[in-house]
Amino acid sequence: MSKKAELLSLRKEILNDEFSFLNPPQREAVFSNDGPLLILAGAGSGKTTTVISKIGYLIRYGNAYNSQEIDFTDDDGEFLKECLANKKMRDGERYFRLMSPSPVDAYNILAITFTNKAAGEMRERLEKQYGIDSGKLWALTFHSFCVRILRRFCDRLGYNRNFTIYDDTDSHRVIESLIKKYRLTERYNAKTVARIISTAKSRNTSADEYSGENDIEKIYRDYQAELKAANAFDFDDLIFMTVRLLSLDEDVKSIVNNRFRYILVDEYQDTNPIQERLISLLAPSGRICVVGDDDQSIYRFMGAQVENILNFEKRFRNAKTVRLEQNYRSTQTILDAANAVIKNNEDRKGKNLWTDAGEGEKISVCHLQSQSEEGDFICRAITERKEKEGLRNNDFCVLYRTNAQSGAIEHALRLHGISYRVFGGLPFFKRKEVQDILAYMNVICNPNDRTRLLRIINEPKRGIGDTTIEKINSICDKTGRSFFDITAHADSYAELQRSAEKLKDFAGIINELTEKSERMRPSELCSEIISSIHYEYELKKQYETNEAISRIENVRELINSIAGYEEAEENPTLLGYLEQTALVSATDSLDENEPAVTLMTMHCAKGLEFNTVFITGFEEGLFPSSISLLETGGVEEERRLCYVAITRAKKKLFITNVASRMIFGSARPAIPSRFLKEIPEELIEETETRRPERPAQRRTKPLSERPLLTNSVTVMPGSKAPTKKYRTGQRVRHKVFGDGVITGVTEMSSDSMLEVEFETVGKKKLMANYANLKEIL
DNA sequence: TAGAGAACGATTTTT
DNA sequence: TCGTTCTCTA
Repeated sequence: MSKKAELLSLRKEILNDEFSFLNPPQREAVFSNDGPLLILAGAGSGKTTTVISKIGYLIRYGNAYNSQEIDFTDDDGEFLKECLANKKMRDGERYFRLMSPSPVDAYNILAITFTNKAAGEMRERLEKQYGIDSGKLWALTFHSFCVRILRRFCDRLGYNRNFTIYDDTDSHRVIESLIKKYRLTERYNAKTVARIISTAKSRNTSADEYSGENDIEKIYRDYQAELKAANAFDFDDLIFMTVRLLSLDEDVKSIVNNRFRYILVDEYQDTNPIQERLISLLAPSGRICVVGDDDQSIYRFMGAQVENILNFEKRFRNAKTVRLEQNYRSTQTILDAANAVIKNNEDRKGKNLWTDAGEGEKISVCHLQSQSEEGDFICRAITERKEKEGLRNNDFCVLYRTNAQSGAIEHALRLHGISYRVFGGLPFFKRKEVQDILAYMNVICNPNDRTRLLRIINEPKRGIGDTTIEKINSICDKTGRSFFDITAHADSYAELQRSAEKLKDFAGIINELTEKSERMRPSELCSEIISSIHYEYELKKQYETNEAISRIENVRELINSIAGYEEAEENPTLLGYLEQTALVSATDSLDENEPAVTLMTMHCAKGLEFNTVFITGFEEGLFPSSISLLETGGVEEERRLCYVAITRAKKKLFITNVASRMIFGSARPAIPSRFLKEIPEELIEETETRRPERPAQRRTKPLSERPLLTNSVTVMPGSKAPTKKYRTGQRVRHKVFGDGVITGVTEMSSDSMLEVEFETVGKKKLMANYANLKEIL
């Protein structure tokens, strides 16, 4: 063996040792960087660890494992041998000269995920384990990556860089008004049209290129024109426009390609065609690594194409595939069940999960009579396992197919006094009162944002109705002036005589706030908005006490949320905050340590794990859903969902179904899900059997048991569950308002309202649960 | 223009 | 059943 070959092989040995905490396929995935790489990562197979290690390897060692390049002198062999024997030697200039001929700069790596949570975790782990600066290495979601590109280059598409982002509620509003404008309400609803437009964009089809029904073509074009005029992008546009930019503007493309030399994409099975297109444009070099699991593709209804992962090797030439099949999460029993179920699908790459963790407990399947029994059973099982296994509430998760199922389970948990939190439902940032205030903030940033302007022009009620708005719209069309401009000068238009005063008042409020926004922190501006429109007073007027309290809490929580943003961000701006809120989701806020049982849909649970998992409503028509039975490939998609649900469990899985389920108010008989038969009998123990048939009872919940507001128990970002006891005279510290003394405590339904006299900002009212006050001396 | 009552329609939702 | 949107009337 030549000297060089010897050194290269020593180098490999050292690298294998450096990454010996990984299993062989994981290491192969880390070391393979010569061309496109597909990592097929089964549930719980250490996917994130592998990706993090890969990035760490690239930055520390470049592609050294497969590189022939080595700069050595005579006695380097001895040195490497010492390094192999002694970990402490692996540092310093000489070591890296031999071990890392061409390291990759963090600046040249781009890691893309779907959720903020995943991106955040990645940034955190890179920072912690490899000291990688998250300002240098972009680990972002598809959408936030595109926002960054667009903020820099969107002027080339004719947009202004302070654009706002429309969520689907905003899109709906625009589409709805267009449907009304063309008098098509009989034929279309906004939801369907929004879906069609979204699908078109996800297929890289612009409004001009789109061909379909005339009316839809018209609406799509107008919708796009409206967004452009409002200087806004919808979610699909963020990606669609970035793709346009990269494919049409060579200059931008080369800037972007020059920066990002290595691309990593997580959850590749969930990409849609336009995202795949984006990835191709980003990785012309072929230095791309995608990670995913075709068996966990559960977002087809959102446009995801499993084909992207199935055809990866065709799409990217010379691609290599590595399978991660060793599972570090679950027992063999749980994995056997998951494998057995997913085996019934045809369109898949094929994988078989295994573990050396041992067989574990059997899967408990329980047939129950009604939903209330189902809930009751879950509570008893939780209590029993808490006692026997020493588990805590946060070790448990209850999964269901539809959000509507949560009610009965919540009811049971309340009766048993088990604390819980529900994910999904209406997320915090989608709530009406929160959206209203955010709309004010959006308008202040971007007065062209007509959709938000329309939302707040009569919110709270100012006596500005549809007729007035119609009139302003037609003046817009005639004069070409902006909606806000006309509102502000309403008295110059004869047709607006009657409402001119009200319109000018409104414009005055906005102008004043806009002016203030220049010298106020976003959180201050937010409370300024709330007080200048007397919003809390309006809420009290509009809703009954409990609901008004809850909505006021939400509005105040919004201020807290902004304050939190200001604290976390080096350079907080209003626009930055709005961008963040536009791109957050419910599960982003999951705090694993909070002592509560988790309730969520199976979709929401992807990527999470719990000691004990309950899969409820295992019934035909519900799971698989009756609608899925009609769609081609629908059952396969549901089966993948089942696979995802089963593999969330680490130690113990419960599956429940009922004989009679309330659907839309009436009790309907249910039969066990077909997926149950796909789980081998020897993995199952049936712990409870159905009682003899008896007529379904009508239950009307007493008022006191009903939740005050739907989702009132949903844990919101930043909030902390346990209510601390506060008393007057106590000194406290608030992260924005500073130090103060409690001057009043008013107990409310589930929280208490505190009056605090702050040293610097004076008297404030805060909700105890959300204010996050620290006790001080 | 606002509010009350009728009619409708209803999986899943990373951003 | 329940929550949102539509339509009518004061």
